[in-house]
Amino acid sequence: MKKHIPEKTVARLLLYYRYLYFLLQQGTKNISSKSLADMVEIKDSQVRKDLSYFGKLGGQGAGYDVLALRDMIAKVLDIGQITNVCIIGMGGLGSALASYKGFEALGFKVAAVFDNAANKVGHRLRGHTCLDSKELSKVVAEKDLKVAILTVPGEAAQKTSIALEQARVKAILNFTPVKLSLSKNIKIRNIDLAMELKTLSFFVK
Amino acid sequence: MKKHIPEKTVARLLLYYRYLYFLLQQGTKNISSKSLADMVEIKDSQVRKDLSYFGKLGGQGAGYDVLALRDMIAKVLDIGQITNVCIIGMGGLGSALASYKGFEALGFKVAAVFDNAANKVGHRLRGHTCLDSKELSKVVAEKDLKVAILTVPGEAAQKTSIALEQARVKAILNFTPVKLSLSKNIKIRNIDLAMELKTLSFFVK
DNA sequence: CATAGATTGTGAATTATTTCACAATCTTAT
DNA sequence: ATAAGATTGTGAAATAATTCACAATCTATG
Repeated sequence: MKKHIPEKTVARLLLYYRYLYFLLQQGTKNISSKSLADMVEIKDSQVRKDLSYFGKLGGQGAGYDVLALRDMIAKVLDIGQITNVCIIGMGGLGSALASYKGFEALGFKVAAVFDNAANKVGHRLRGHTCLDSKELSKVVAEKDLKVAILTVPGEAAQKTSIALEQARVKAILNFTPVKLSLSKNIKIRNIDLAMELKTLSFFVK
Repeated sequence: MKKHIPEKTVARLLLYYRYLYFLLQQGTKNISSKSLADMVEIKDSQVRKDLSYFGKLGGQGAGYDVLALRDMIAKVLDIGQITNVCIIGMGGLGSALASYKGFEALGFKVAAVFDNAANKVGHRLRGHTCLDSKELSKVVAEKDLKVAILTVPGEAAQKTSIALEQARVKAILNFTPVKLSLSKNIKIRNIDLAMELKTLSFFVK
């Protein structure tokens, strides 16, 4: 039952979670895989396959209990637990993410923000006091940070990522368009905004 | 030869492009699929398969001509052409994207930014004068905008996306965590930042 | 100009993901 | 209590994406 779970399944769990949350507020107690699938615009069998990774949850013939399902997903995804993250690079994007409400809603807390520019370090930015990147190791250890959001300029990306690895960060959400070369121990997820925009516009001709 | 091109291939083309650009600056004239693949950390066969969608480009036995390959990709992806886009929702994220350098580098130009808040409309934000969302249709027509970046709050997302469709926008890069329900004529690409962060941290335990 | 070594382009094989289809079993109605 | 209808969980089938493997053919060298 607990074999390898595809990333796509994890991503969809979160979509389900949001709809279940909404359904609960509406007072809906029960839902079928078909209804949930329709909301997300996927096939019902996909919903059932995704959920099947986590054991028997619905009754055959009956649907799923909305509350139980939401709680299961919350547990699997650690929603409700506060997860501290840090942001490195307080440019436009980093600053925006430092106060991004969508992170809070899922239990992420920006616990530290870093930059190396003299005009930023020590100053208040979006509710956070910007720390010097030199303090990375110290702060990561102190606050037991496992996940970092990398929003430095591309030129500084590889160098900064090495500092993050040395600071014992376990995962990096990389917003730079640079392929980071690090050991296998550190998990990287790339978000390349320009690439997304290009890929979108490619199919619009 | 010109059959359906997977989105993943398009995304990788851009990665290749960036490395080719770099190689050209270095003065490298020729490259093999293996070397290019190593830079991107994928298999060489993947590179060749991706490129094969666009005809014969390399010589068997020889590698690829860096300049020719870069130009081919630039042409396929319309890099060099200016593509005007607009941003709807001048919150933190929208403002950051309005001055995001990564877009410029690929020929995207933010030609208009919109919001509906009185304290923003008419004001200068990141080098753009914020327009009233009511003017969407007019401005989209005037500037022939085909692609919009949606960064409004989730609550306003569906409503705003309908306005975008009515304004005859062809594609939306959707940063809200809301599933937009529009006709098939409009292409949507979703970037769910919180989901990305959650998916990343799921695999870090 | 012939041979050795390198590297492409592409069908075939493999792997991953999605969808189908149906037995199992729950709910509801009579 | 039983039958009719709904809906799950899951192997099997289908589809999509990646990787293999090799004939074709280029370059370089003697």
